[in-house]
Amino acid sequence: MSNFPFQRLQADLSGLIDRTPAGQRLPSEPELAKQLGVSRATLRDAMRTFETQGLVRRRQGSGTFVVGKVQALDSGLEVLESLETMAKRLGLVISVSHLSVEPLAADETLAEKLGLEVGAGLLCIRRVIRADGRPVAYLVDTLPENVLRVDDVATDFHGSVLDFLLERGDILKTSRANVSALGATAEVAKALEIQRGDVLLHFYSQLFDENAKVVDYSLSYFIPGYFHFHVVRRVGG
Amino acid sequence: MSNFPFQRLQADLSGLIDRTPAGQRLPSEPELAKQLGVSRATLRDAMRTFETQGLVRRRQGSGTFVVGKVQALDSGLEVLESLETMAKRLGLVISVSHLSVEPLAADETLAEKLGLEVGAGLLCIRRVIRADGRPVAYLVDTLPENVLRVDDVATDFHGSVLDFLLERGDILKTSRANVSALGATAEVAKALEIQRGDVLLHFYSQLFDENAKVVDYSLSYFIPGYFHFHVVRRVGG
DNA sequence: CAGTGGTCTAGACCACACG
DNA sequence: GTGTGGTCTAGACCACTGA
Repeated sequence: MSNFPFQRLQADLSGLIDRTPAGQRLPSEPELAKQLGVSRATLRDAMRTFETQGLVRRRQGSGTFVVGKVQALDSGLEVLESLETMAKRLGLVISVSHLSVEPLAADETLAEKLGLEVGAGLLCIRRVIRADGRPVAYLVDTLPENVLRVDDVATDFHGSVLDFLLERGDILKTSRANVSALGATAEVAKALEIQRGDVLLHFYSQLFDENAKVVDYSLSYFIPGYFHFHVVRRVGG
Repeated sequence: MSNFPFQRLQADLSGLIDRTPAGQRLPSEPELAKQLGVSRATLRDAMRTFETQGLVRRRQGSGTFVVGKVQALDSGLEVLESLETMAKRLGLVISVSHLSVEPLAADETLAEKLGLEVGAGLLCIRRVIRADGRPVAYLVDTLPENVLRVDDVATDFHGSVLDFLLERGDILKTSRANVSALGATAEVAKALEIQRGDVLLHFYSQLFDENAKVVDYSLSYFIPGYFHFHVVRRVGG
């Protein structure tokens, strides 16, 4: 038994994952913990790091599986494009699940972000984006009801609010995005089929139309290992 | 005892933190766990979320303290500026600690990132950036030795590689930054005085000179609650 | 139904800060 | 030394999957 179980464990697990063919199941947690001489809690702690890298996938009731090398979704931040567009550009196939469309009234936060009054009618669209069947992103868009109605979404909506608005002919100018990181809440963890507290990359952004009105307030949660976001920065002076 | 200890606990802790004056110590972990009717493990799990938001600070051997509302360091990603410049612009005072300057030879990864051959001489600069005495970022810059030497750093180095190069008169063009999120490794956790596995925002970037040569490969780790990074995105087509 | 991962508990031992 | 947070263990119970 080492003095630094966690670091040894990460190395051991890394080796095990490398040696295991893609798609195959790893031994169960109690079994692995026993084999590697650590407690299940420590094992799970280490396993989380591999899940956020997209190397394994854990499914309650069925097991932990090694994930084959998947191509990450790669995009520059200067240009706003939907995940669908991004995937198409890279020749990948993604799908949408858990689509939920729900009218609601603006609370204080949403009212401020959207430039409306508290109580204004809104439409909230949530969905999970999957690549290779694996959930990789959870998206929540909230729009004023005069921009998007429930009926609109019933037809011609394929998962991207941005693409829907553009195809409809809306004139959109820019998006102001904020970049952060957080641990998954219970809600997001469930949607992405990960553990509560797992590391996520988080964007929250406002989409502006030609009149500088906010037409969409958007929250995005990404499993880090499946995305490469980059930006070219000018040296300032 | 609720069926969802964690969610109750977060709410309870949030209330406790709000009611506690800034700078004051919270009850010890065993004490709090007992008061709130949860195990210490669960309590610590919840407390992590408040630490990454910059609401509390935990110090081994001394306790958990409520942090007064600190102004986040706010910056646009379009322009590359040092944290020092950023802080000055916002009227904040930051400091540098744990400065380490170490020559090393390029391994495969560094050689590729810097456009050099394996074994090339490099200089690696690590340091912790603090705001209000609190570690908020951990920065690792690696440069070719023909760009920066140990002697150079001995004088006139105040914590920012970018500022140092600019003041020296180097012509720098752009930086290509990648944005991600990860859990703190043991090394980074120690430097930032947080727990291993705590959520961090992570940039890794290459800085280019006028000849498109890479002069600096940089890794940055940010405690999310202390930073607001944003970017204006053009709607693509 | 048996077996899996998800959550939580109780308690141990350690490293560190401070008097 | 005493008390703090940092780490790890062993085991319980739950929710879910799939035969």
